[in-house]
Amino acid sequence: LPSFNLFAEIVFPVPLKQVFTYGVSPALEGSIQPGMRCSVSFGRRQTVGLVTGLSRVAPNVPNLKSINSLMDIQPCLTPDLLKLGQWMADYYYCSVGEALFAMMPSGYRKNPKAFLGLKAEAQREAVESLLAQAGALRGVKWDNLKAGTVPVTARIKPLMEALKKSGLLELKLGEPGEMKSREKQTHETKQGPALHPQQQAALSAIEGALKEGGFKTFLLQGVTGSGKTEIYLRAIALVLEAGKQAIVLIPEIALTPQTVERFTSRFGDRVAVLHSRLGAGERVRQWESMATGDASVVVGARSALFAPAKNLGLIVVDEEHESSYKQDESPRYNARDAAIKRAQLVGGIAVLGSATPSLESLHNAKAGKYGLLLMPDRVNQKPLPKMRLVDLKEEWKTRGADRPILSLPLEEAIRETLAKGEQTLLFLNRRGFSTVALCLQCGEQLQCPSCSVPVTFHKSGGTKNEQTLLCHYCNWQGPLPEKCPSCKGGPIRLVGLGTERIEDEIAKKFPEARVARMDLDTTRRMGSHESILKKIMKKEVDILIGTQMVAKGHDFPGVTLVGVVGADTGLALPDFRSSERVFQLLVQVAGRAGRADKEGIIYLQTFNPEHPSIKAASVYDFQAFGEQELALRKMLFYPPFSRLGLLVYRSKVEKNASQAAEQTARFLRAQKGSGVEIFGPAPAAIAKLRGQYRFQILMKSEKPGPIRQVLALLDSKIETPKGVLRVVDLDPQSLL
DNA sequence: ACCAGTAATATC
DNA sequence: ATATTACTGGTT
Repeated sequence: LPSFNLFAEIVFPVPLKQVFTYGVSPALEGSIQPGMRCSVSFGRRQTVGLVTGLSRVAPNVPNLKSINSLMDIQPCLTPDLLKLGQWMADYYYCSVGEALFAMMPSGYRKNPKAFLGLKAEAQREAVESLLAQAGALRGVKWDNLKAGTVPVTARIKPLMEALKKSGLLELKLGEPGEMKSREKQTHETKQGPALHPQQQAALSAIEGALKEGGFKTFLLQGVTGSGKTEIYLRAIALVLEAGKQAIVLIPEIALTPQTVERFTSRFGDRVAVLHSRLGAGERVRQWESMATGDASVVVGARSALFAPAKNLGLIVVDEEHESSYKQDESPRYNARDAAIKRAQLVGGIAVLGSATPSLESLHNAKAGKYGLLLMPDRVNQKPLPKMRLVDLKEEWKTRGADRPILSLPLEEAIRETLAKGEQTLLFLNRRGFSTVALCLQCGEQLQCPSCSVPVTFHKSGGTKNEQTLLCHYCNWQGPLPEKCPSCKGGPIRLVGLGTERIEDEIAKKFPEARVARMDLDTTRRMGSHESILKKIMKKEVDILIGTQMVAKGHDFPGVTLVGVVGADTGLALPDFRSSERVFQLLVQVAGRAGRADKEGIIYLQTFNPEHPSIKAASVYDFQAFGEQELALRKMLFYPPFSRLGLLVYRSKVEKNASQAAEQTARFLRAQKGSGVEIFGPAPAAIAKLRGQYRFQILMKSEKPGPIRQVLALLDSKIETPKGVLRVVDLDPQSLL
């Protein structure tokens, strides 16, 4: 029986809240460090674990295993990331392993990191001794190796290249493309434009905090066109001058070449870029470039927050209100909030930017937790484009049975815009042709067979790009029946608008116009996104119809008219954030009009012209919206005045899910004095999803701590029944 | 007797 | 989460 004098605490990407202890063989004692990956046998599998700690004290476990090999020469996660992982596990109620592995590029989970293929077994000894000298084989066990391969545990690119050239071996597999060096862009670092006074003031505040040193968060609230990005660029420049690194987070949807170009043109090849369309190898390369110092700035979506910057000074979170910063699978972290935590851990600056900040951030700024930087004016000194409300109730009244999709004022505006040779953007946040298929005889709505949602009719789209019924939640597809399947006779009527329907309407009304549609269905194919954008830029499109994805992050210089076909869309959702979302989206989409020198105008078609959120949005009155919404949230004890935790119980058997939720709610309610209010259980807004029934419990508390405590108590007393899956979501982004 | 499909079980 | 084993229930 082997005995060890050093033991490693190791975590895995599994939802188990235990830390596992392995023996460290004498050969590894000198090199092992927290933050290194290792290859170990775990349960019945051989897998990758992460060392989180070391101890001289022998654990009291019956059959201790030992580490097979180390996969890193240097820790792949920095000390602050290790701490951030602990915080995430604690805060979001997940395992440390889930949190830490979520930080790494997916290629890092695979075991082993790379193989070198020997050309001849006889050369093994020579190659091994070379690699051993380089420290690349430290602690590698040879038992379960395929003949002719050598597992390489570390980043030793130059050596591997040299070996390959020598003809001794060839690179066989591992992380694809890793051997390519990071592409170097040629660049001229451009000087930024001169700052106007509001920008100057904002930058000075950030500069002051940088000089002072230490942790600080700013909320940069600036209207569309106020030059927020220039502030980011200047702040980054200051950080780089100080020899530090910066992280810039952008919502995935805005991570277009246009946006990235602003950073690369200023900082050239010091910029690493991380986005969802990168391959595994390229992602690893970009990620590692922050660790080696090849890059000093990383621009990316949510997970770019975890770039292994060794000398981090600044984190920018652009469009901080965006819900896409919240990960919708475990670990369910919000990258904006985790960014603030990371800035705190490294004693750096966090800058949250938005034209329409979240109420959480607004509240924190008002409370003095964040420095508030306001930029209410546009750089070009022009007023924001006017928004005009069109009351669809009136429109429908006067035009009778017509029930027009486009109101007369909007139609007229489109005609004028076409005549002037300018571009129109029509926005509706629903894809497909119709939103509901209804039986005219029995009134039945056609539903998805495995979800409790109506199916959308698509004229094109689907897998074969043919007409189909589609479930937007599980992607189920089926034919449109001639007769109602429920009453076996009634004719089916397609009700409700989607972007395809608008496309039809425009073709009828403006047959001469060149039309493009941009939504999930037209951009699914690689590169089609870019090709549509290019057409718009080249003025080969007169009218662009789109969903959310046209509302965010794009700069369409030729667009002077924006028509919001249904400004109320989303307002009726049973979610406490629905009016916040609508407000933000309307202001956002309005920002697409008249960005260049020509003036723009926005038409908002609505059935609720008196709705406070729509009214406030129509005059860009964030102040009014914020105050009215904060008052409401305070009254209802919703965030930012409370913290929420959502428990979802899912099961294929409805009773199992509902009973598990009932039992939990009973237990939670019985914990008097816990400081947590319990609501529910209730069926989720989408009661059945992908064949699973869902029941929810909502927890409210003044501070986040009590929710975690009561959950821990729950877990120590009650086990989730078999066949039921429980999801815990802290600071949920949506209660649906 | 046998196989696929599903539930149960443990993970240093 | 995941790999493996145990257990169904229905067929050859």
